[in-house]
Parts: sequence; C-alpha cells; structure tokens
Amino acid sequence: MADRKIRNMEEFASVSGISRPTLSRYFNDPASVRESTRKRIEKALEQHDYRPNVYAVNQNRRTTKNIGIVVPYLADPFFTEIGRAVEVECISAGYSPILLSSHGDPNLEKENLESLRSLKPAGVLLAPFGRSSDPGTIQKFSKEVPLVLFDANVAETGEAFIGTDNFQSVGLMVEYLCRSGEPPCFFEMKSASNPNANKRRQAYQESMANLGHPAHIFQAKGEGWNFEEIGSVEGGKMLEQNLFPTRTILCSNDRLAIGMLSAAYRLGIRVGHGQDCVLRIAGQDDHPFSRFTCPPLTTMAQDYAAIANSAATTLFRIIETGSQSFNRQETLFDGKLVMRDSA
Amino acid sequence: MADRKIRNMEEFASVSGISRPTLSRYFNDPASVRESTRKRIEKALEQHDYRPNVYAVNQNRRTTKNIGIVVPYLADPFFTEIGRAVEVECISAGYSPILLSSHGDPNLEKENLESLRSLKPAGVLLAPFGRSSDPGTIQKFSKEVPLVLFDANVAETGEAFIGTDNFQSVGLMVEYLCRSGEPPCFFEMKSASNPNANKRRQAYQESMANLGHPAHIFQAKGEGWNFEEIGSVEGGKMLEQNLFPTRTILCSNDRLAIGMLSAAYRLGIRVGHGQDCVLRIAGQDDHPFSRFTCPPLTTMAQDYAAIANSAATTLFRIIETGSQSFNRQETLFDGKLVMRDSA
DNA sequence: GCGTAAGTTTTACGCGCGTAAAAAATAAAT
DNA sequence: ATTTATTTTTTACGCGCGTAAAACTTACGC
Repeated sequence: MADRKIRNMEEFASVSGISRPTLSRYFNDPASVRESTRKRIEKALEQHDYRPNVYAVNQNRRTTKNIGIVVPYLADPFFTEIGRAVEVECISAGYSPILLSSHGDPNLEKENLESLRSLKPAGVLLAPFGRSSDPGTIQKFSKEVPLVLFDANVAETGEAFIGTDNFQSVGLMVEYLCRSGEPPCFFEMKSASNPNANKRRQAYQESMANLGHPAHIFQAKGEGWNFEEIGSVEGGKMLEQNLFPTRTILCSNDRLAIGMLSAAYRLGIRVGHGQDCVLRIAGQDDHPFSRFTCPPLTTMAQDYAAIANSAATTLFRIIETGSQSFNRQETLFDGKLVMRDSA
Repeated sequence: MADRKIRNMEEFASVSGISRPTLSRYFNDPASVRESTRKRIEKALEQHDYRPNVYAVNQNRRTTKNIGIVVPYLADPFFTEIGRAVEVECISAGYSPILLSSHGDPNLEKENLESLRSLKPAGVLLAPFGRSSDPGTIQKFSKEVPLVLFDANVAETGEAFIGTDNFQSVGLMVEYLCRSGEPPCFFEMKSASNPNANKRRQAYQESMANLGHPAHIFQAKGEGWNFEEIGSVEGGKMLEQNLFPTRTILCSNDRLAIGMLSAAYRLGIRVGHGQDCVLRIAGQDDHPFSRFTCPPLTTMAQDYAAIANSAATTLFRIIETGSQSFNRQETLFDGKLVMRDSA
C-alpha cells in the first residue's frame, strides 16, 4: 500500500504531483479545490496514507477545529449521556471534540478551562457547576473563546444557554402526581450548588400554590456528588421518622430518588402507585438506571438529544459566523413525563 | 498582574531576563535548571502568566507528554471509574491524559487509536473490547506506541496487561455462595465479546467442579451494551419459566445482576439471603450502583485503584526506560467479596 | 477563438519552539 | 586564587505547515 513513509506535506506534494499550497487548502476544506484535483489528491491519499501533522497545522491557525466539552462529573450517567450526544454532534459537523470532566471539583473546572485555552479551541460547550463555579473565570474565558452553556445556567455568561425548562418539567410532574393521587412533598439536598436545583424547588412551590396545595420541602444535609448515598441515608431517616405529611415524594433528581427507593426497600416500605403501596416516589431527569430501579422510577425525561443538538449547532453558528451575538439566547426544552411504577 | 500579553517564549525571555533556551529546558523539565534560575523563572511566571504554545512544543518532539486512555464504553460507570483513576495517575505523574471512549463500537476503537497516533502520545492505556477488537490494528499500533492493556486482555498484544484475577474472583464468590446456602447457577450473555466473560464462565465451571457440584450455565441472547435491559428481559423470562435448578444465581457482571434484580422485583420474587427470600442473586465488579439496588447486591469488588495504579506505573516505566520489555507481563489483582443483602 | 473567472503553482515568509554548538558566566573543588 | 565542572547565553538552524502575492494554467461562456 504505502511505498515509503511520507514525512510531510512537501513529500506528499512531490509524490502526488500537486503543489503544497493546494494540498494545504484541500486539508483545510476539501471543497475549496476543484473537483478534478480533489480526486487526484484522494487517489494519492489512498496509496500513501499521509496525514498532516496536527501540531504543525494548529500552530499557526488562530483557531483550531477543536471543541472543548466540559461536564462537572462524568461518573454521573446523565453527564456521560449528554456528553456523548454532544460529542457525536461535533464529530458529524467535522470538529474534534475533547471531552473533559471536572470530577465534581469546581477547581478542576477552572483547570479544565485553563488547559482548554491553550488548545486554542474553536469553541467550548460547558455544563458548569453553577453557583460553585467561578463566574469570573468563566466570563473571562468567554471573552476569548466562543462559549455555550448547557444543562446549568450561569447568568450573563457565555453566548447562549440550552437546558431543560424546570418549571414546565416540575410543573407537569406535580400536576400528574396531584391528579393521580395526592400532592407531593419535595425532597432535595440542602446545599444544592446546582442552579437547576433551585429552579426546581421554586417550580415545585409555584406549582403547588397554583393548584392550591401547601408546599412541603425537605432538605437532606450532605455534600458532594454521592446523591444516591444521601438520598438513601438522609431520606431513609426522614422515612423512618415519618416526617412526610403526604405519601408522595417528588425528588429533585433521579439519583436522590434512587437512593430513597433503596431506603424504602430497606425499611420494608412498599413503593408504587398500586393499591398495596404506601408510598409514591418520583424523580427528575430520567436517569439511565431509572428504568431498572425497584420499582421502576416515574420521572421526567430531559430531551438529551435536543439539548445536545441545540447546544452544538448554536456553538457552530457562532463559530462559523464569527458573530458574538448581541443578545444572549436562552433555549429551554420541555421534559416528558415517563410514567413507570414508582408513582 | 499581567503587564501585557506575552506572545511567545522570546518575549517572556526578555521580560524575565532569562535566555530562551534555558526557559525551554525549564518547561521541559524544571529540575534541569539550577535552583536559583528556577526561582527566578517561577517568580517571573507568577507575574506574567505565560504558557508555552502546546502545538509548537509538540511539533518537534518525537514524543509528547500525552497519554491516551481508551475505554470501550464510558457510559458504563465501571469504565468511568477506572478511567478516572487512570487519569488521575497520569496527571500526578506529570503527563497529560486524553480519555477516549469507543462508545461500544469496535470500529471507534480503531478510530480512536488512529487519531491518538497523530497526537504522538508518549504511551497509551487501552481497555480493549477483546474479541471484537481488531487485533491487527492494536498490534500494529503497539509497535509504534508503548501500549499497556488493562481490564481486558488480548493475547500477545501490548507491553503488559493488568486486570482482575477472574478465577480468584469468581472462585471466591462461588465458594461463598455454596457455603452460605447452595451452589449457584451462572447467568451470562451468549454473545460475550469480552474475554473476561469467558474467563468467568470457565472459572465458574472449574470452581463448581472443584466443589463437586454440577455447573448450570444460562446464556441470555442479546447484543450490545444494554446489559441491564438484557438481564431484565431475558433473565426475567428465565425466572418466569422457572428454568434455574437452584435458587442462587451468579451473574457474570453486576449490570446483568441489576437487570435481573429488577425482573425479580417485577415478578414479585423476593431476593435476598434472609429466611423469607426465595432467590439469591450475586454479581461481579461492584458496580457503583450495586449498593443501591433492591436489595443491595452481593458482589466481588475489583480493585480499581490497584489496577489503575499498576497499569499507569507500568506504562510510565516503559516510557521512561524506553525499553520494550522482552517478556510481556500480566498482572492480576484479587477481587474482594462484598457481602450485601442479595445473596 | 477570445476574454474572463476560477483554480493552481511558484516563491517566500512566518509561526513558536526544540535543539545543537560554541562562547561566556557561574559555582564548586583544589 | 586557580582549575574544573556545571550551567547559562548567544547564535543559528530546523520542524511542518499556513498563507500571502504574483505568475501561471485551466475551464467556461459567448
């Protein structure tokens, strides 16, 4: 196949009979050369298996074809899923995605942005921590690199934000729970650093008020990202002490709900919407594991695909038009009710 | 803090009063310059916030400080965990890890190696698919880049392999299950592309033979990485049809076990090791979710940390000594029995 | 067949840094 | 203080490619 190792574009130019600048243009954008020369190049490419040196290519370019994707915690399947969806979008648009996780540490988020900066990315898709993110760092970063936020919003930061409409999502769930039984209590973490958590609490309160029910909010203490653990331990205590005034609990997210389900099982409390059940538990997010909990979790599904697609295409548009859009856009997608057995 | 933007090492040399070649040496290895000059450089660094251009740096170097980490499926929390552990090891050793997922697609594994190759990595840590991996591609790659395999072995490929001792792990579980009740049946996927799956089946057979029990193997049909789904649907069918000759089932991995637990719950089969339980289910891997299943899953914990550490340090040694070791090493770590409620 | 637009080649420079060699400066040892 | 070993500076070149400008070639319409 390969006669000998091609060392650089110069050599490939001589063996292919095409001038180096033309080759350079081809590799930047195959459509920028004439049909006939493109064929010639591609034929030569098959025979010689040459690829431009990534580092040399990116050295002089102001901006590369790299797109950074930063998520707060990749071990959370939610972020794995949405991170992957975004990754795929980037690849199919001809960009090179670089997926980074901050492993639950806001400082790592800073470091990730820092190291991304030196990669001169064309743009960055960031799912920030939210309140525990350093807004200064992100805003400064945003002035140098096109930045689109997703999942969690940070006010006035980045060119756009794409996420789920928590008010719609929680509102719909509250309405469903009320119609199908009784008004829910709300279970969340006390130290919720995520802006979605705050929105969800507010949404719960509003929805309950609209329906004429009193709101009951229960906050579990606990730090970090072990939501299941917190849901299980703290939620379990609340169940044991019989603190909840109604027999229906809406958890701020699925991972807390998963924890609480395990606590309920441990305590012998039968969860579900059937006659023989004494407790209903619902979540938010449609976590990949939610369909395998016992019982399977009733929850609100975020539209992963739409969020990923919208975030990516928004970023691409900004990159390609080069326009810092004047008005920062916020796009919210509706969640869908997924009725399973837990509520 | 920063007077003005430093554009390159030349400028930083002039503002810091250190010559550029010395700076270059410092950035390659801070220990290679005299103590006093190091201090001077670091002081200047604090004031001016300059960082060498990654692309220019890597252009001429034969080998970079990059280390590729490739896992087959990042959405599987097992790989997220171990991938992260490896990542941390790399960072603390002064390398730049690049974590790539093949998203369950063996072709993507090839592509990942391909794109890694153009990044001229110092070395690569690969958790291969196993049988569905393309051994030719990997072996060819291994000739160009130091390669250490982990989790799943591919014969004669790479400089070393680090993983879990499936025979010890399964053997111990089988013995526990026999001692604490009755001999287990074995539940796995029919089309198990993972070499660990094969080892585990063999280990089950051997262990059962050693203990004088007949082996009972049940294979679920199904493709892909939706192990929970397969465990739930196919395992559920087997439970319904009452196919298992004993009331104890050892699943080839936790994800299958999680699926089967959900099926058991759906079918009203009480799982656990208590008197009131009619079925015991055990797994392998200590999946992060296993402690929150209903009931919590008895399983064998892999020593993530040890595997990650061993794989990384092995690779570092190969990189730093530059020695293609003559004898390919295979290191296996023992699993630990985690007794929870399911068996 | 000619004119024009579009694409290609030639030529040449620059990017930011690695690195080699020789000269100079510094530190350590005698 | 002198020699010696170590480190730094000076000088200079090269890496592989982007890219600009001018000359050239090709394609296409009339």
